Amino acid sequence: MVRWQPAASERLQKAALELFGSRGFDETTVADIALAVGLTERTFYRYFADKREVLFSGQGEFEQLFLGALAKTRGHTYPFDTVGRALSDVCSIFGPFTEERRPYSRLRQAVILAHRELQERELLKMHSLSRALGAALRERGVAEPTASLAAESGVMLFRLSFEQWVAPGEGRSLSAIEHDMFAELRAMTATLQESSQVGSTRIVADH
Amino acid sequence: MVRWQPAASERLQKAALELFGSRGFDETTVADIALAVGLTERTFYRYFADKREVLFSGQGEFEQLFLGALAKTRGHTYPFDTVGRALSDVCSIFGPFTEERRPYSRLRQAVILAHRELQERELLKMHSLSRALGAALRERGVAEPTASLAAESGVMLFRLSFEQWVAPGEGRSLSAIEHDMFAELRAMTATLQESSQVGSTRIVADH
DNA sequence: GTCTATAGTACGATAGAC
DNA sequence: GTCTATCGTACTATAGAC
Repeated sequence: MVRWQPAASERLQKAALELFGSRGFDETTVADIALAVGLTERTFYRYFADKREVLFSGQGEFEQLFLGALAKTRGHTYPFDTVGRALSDVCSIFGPFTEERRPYSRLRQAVILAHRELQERELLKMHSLSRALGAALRERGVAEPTASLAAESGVMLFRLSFEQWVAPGEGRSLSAIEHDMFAELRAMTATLQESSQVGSTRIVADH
Repeated sequence: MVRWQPAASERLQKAALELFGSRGFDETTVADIALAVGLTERTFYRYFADKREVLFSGQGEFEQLFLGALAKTRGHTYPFDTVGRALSDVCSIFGPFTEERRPYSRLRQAVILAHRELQERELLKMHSLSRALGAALRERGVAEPTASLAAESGVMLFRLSFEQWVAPGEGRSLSAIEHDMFAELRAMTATLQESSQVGSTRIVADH
């Protein structure tokens, strides 16, 4: 008789998301999650440093997805364009952001938005991604503060695109949303240097 | 004989910063902070929702500083320029970012950077500032996603400027740093549309 | 002001996989 | 035998309830 089922980590993640979604984060104890998959509290902490981390353990692969996409852009000259290309790659249909995964992403996002502590952890993950991208750009010879600005801009674009992608009623692909968002940022920052082609960039008259 | 000293909240904040700085965040209990100023643990939680919050209670005024600066820009037409003006206002010498306060800001920043939980809280505060700025822009007629992009860009610029301001060896004013950072972001995003005047915007040749 | 649930840590014990 | 996953228990501190 087997003492333990395989993929304990994945089973814990799945159970945690379900329990957080149905019962709420504060109303779900670590023991609840562990017992739901036939393990104990003690074992939960073998896999996850704290209760929140159970929703963010894919972070390593996620960061690698970005860094890998950035590495493929060698040869491009301008940092903002470079980050844009990498971002476009990440959002393409070959990443974890396919149409089939949208319902899962929606549920996860809803759970995170419902709890301050989870939002904090999400923001920290995004921040560490920014730092990693900035470091990668500096290694390629981009000077500060440009490297940080490009990295932060890229992550900002991803974050806002992702939020829109999981918004109720949104049908466009993440790729399409990101493409528009990138163009809008470029148009917005170009104002006062030349007039913008994007209508929404201008503030309408005050009443 | 006085039963309680005035400004309990301020004394708790001061004691907390000192203890976190000398002993470390995890090694300082809420009871330590409270006892250091002659109060009890219970009283600490009357003033601050949780242990971290003691370093972030100025948030309300801080957010009002931004929103007030934004309100003063009525009449400006372009969102990015509007946010830039407000930001420049916030960073001016009349805000809480004067030269005298730089040592305090350095200490506070060092304490926050040393502890993950404090970083998370800091990022959440910045995020809620972004949301508030975005809402203010939308009320002025800026459409999405421009409003969010402008708000997030502004907060990103503030955050990076502030980090540089408290960096060791930095002598420039926050205002000057922010001004350069704003120009650099504009130059960076303008690449491929027109050639940039800012040298650091181009990636140097790969070796 | 007191009491309590839960998060999270420390150290240790047990037992299946190889 | 070793390695590694699991579980037991005791403990502190946060934070909320009464």
